[in-house]
Amino acid sequence: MNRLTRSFEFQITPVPPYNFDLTARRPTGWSLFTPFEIYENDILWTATHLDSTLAGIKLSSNGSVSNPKVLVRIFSRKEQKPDEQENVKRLIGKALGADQDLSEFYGMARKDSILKHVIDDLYGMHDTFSITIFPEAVLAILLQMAPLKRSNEMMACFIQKYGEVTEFEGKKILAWPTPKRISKVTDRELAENCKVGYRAKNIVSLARKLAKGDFPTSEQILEMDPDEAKKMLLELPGIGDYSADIINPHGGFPIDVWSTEVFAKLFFDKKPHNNREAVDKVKNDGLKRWGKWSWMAFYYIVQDLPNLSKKLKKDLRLS
DNA sequence: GCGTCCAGGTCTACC
DNA sequence: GGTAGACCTGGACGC
Repeated sequence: MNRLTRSFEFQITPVPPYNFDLTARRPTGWSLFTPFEIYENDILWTATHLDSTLAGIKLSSNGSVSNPKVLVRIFSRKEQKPDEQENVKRLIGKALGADQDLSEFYGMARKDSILKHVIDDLYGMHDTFSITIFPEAVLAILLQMAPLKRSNEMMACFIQKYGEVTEFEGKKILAWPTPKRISKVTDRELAENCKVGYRAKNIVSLARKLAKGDFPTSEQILEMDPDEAKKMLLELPGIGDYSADIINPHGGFPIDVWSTEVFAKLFFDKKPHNNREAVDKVKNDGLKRWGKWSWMAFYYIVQDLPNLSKKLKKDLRLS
């Protein structure tokens, strides 16, 4: 148990429009930092590692979509020095997509027959940024060759067995384990404990590679040329084209057999004969249609599927 | 109750 | 360079 008794507070002023609820919580329920975070009374309590510090985070909106302000309180074991506090402020702002300007994306989306619907529903939803690669990469590996329910069970077990419990303001939040922690686990132990099967080998290899500390951080990957960044991510164990597109801070178009069916219905108005065989075609058509905005298009559509189904009178659920 | 199939991919041996 | 087949596990399905 990590009791986080020290804290400091600051405010972030995101680029409007900015909808805090849609950005931090997402309609699909994708978590911001950990699936064990708590949302009560318009406040999000969560936890993550910020550089080497395990932090509890309390977030709430202190403004509106057109005049956004986000109130942030950071909890830690030790008092944070001024330079450390500045770094934390920068990282939280980045994680919340505070500096992202949606105007160019919205300009393109308004002329697109599919996106014009979703930007109204999700007006002000910014894309979030993963400060650390490890959780996203493990999630991508756990999504491979498994129904979503089983992926979620494997992920929950992984965090419960190996993650860190934080306690602050009476809340107990489980944070993802670090690569260093998992680098000391054996393939067999992980496979047996969390029933992750063959994925255990890739997860432990990934942790050992990241624990060395010489792999670029998310921020450094973002500074790279997008093609170079993807090439770098493909060097990680168990990370192929689909998984790299999930992790890539430049944003990819992570089409799998599930999303292939959804996007085929949107593009061609029909379900593919074989989802797996249609992946490449659907992916290429999406990239051609949306170019550098492919990830944002994917993100907005996936977050708005129930509304989009009604508006376009198409069943976009997987059958 | 039991056997078979396959799921929100990736890797590798083989041609 | 392209591709078939293996890979953990557990739920769905047919018998």
